[in-house]
Amino acid sequence: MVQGRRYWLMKSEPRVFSIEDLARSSKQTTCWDGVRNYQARNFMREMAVGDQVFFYHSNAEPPAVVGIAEVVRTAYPDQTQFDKASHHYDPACTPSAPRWDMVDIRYRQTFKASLSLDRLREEPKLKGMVLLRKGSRLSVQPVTEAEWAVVLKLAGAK
DNA sequence: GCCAACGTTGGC
DNA sequence: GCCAACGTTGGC
Repeated sequence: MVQGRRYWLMKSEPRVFSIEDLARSSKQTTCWDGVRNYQARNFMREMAVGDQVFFYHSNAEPPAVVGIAEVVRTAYPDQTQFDKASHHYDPACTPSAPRWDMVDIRYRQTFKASLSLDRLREEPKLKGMVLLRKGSRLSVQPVTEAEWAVVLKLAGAK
């Protein structure tokens, strides 16, 4: 593990944007727009280039961690907050007073076998994961280094 | 499609 | 500053 690097998990509905979509994106990179939760936004503001991200498919069958991405650009204003045509438009925001940020992430790998939520729950070492906490809905969340290592091992990935 | 859990809004 | 009403998330 690289010193100082941090670990995260980001949720996406695969019918909206899947890890396959990320892998097919230009430069295999996307901006993570649409986050409208302060806690999730604040976590994105803590992200540094090189931080590693578990890509999670929510509202999926089954919901699962499906691969890894990497932060390639730190937080900057999410343009969709100013866009009246956008589903994520926020009338309280102006370019001089933005409220919502996004980061850019780049595709790294898709696990050969994705790790379902059920499978993760079976692992005692992952008991404390934010993802597994009752009622947890955070779409951007921290992962500890220990949790990262356990999940990687379960996925048979590096 | 249901609904529990959670966050936000706005009246008071 | 409380809290009811409402909206959203996301597993099931």
